[in-house]
Amino acid sequence: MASVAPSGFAAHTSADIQVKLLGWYDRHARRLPWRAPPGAALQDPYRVWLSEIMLQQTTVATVGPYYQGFLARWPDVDALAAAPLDQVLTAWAGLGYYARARNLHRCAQVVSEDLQGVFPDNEADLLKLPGIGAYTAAAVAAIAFGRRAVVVDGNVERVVARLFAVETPLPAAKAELKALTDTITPGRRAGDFAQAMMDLGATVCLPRQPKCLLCPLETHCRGRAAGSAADLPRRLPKKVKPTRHAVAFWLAGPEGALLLRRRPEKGLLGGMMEVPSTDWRDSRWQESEAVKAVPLAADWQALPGMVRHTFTHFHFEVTVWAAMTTRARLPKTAGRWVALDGLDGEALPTVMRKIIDHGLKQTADLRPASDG
DNA sequence: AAGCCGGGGGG
DNA sequence: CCCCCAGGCTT
Repeated sequence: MASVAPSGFAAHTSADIQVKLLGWYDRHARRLPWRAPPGAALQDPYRVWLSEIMLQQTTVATVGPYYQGFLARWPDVDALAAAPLDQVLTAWAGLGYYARARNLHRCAQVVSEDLQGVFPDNEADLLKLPGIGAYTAAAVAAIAFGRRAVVVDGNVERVVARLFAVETPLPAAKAELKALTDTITPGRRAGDFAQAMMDLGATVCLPRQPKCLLCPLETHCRGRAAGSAADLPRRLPKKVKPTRHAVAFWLAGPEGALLLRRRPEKGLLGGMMEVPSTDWRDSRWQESEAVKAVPLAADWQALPGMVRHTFTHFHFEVTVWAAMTTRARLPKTAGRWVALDGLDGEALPTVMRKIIDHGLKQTADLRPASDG
């Protein structure tokens, strides 16, 4: 007698899920820049790895231009390993989670220098590399090397939580969801299966309004049967984000150049460039306090308005002060001058671009039709 | 196990 | 506007 596994599906049901999902993938797979055409040979591991690092916590639409830019500039792992870190950070600017870019560069150097430019072809060895965790190791092993690996990202967690009607809230449910994904992962075409699950999550099994009528797995979905699909996966209540405050100093120097400085290597926006500012703290800054933090004595003016930006775990409110100076010489620690038309060549995260844009707009308003 | 890390898109 | 999404590293 065949017995049904205590959790998961009977073997014949898993086989049917694989057939239906892979059939759906053959018809509906998204054509993405880093993806080999259906039926083609396996994709270049460098391209799979690069795309998977970029896709961590980041949508396909956002990644697209960054991936194309990296690939054009650094076509293989040796080229990327040879690049200066600052150029990698500059190319990464705007994509967020900047530790990914530092780990990407370190990983390229390990592969290029210690592994003769050849990526490990198995999950366990991939897992040892910087920036490669459980998800990415499994994804690269399956997609680039055709290995059977259990690939679980946020999309897969959602699909599986619904398919099996898992009521355990995330993140506690992670181990259970991975074990359930294992029960439906095929021995062959594991890479296609993983990409099919992620495509399904991105285009059909949507977070808020799943398109169950278009889903190839609808007849197998316990969440659909129970009417709870749209409410899964359950999550623990989110924490409230505090607000931090700072005053940023927008200093125009000789020939209109802007004063920028580099942030410390570790921590928030590590290694990226910034507009000099006070500390970022929980309470607002009084003028009398902020003035002690200016990078240079000058006629500082508080600009109208404010820049708001939200990070992963806090809101950020920045008041911008502007001044001009004719002194080109700066204290060593103050930073360096950057021409306005050279800003694209700097490793500037989005919040700093917002601050610079605010300064440009408000100072132009203060001095209309004049060179100041 | 929990906290630290950006940014974009949709309702 | 607020709400939601989503891996790896560190402690």
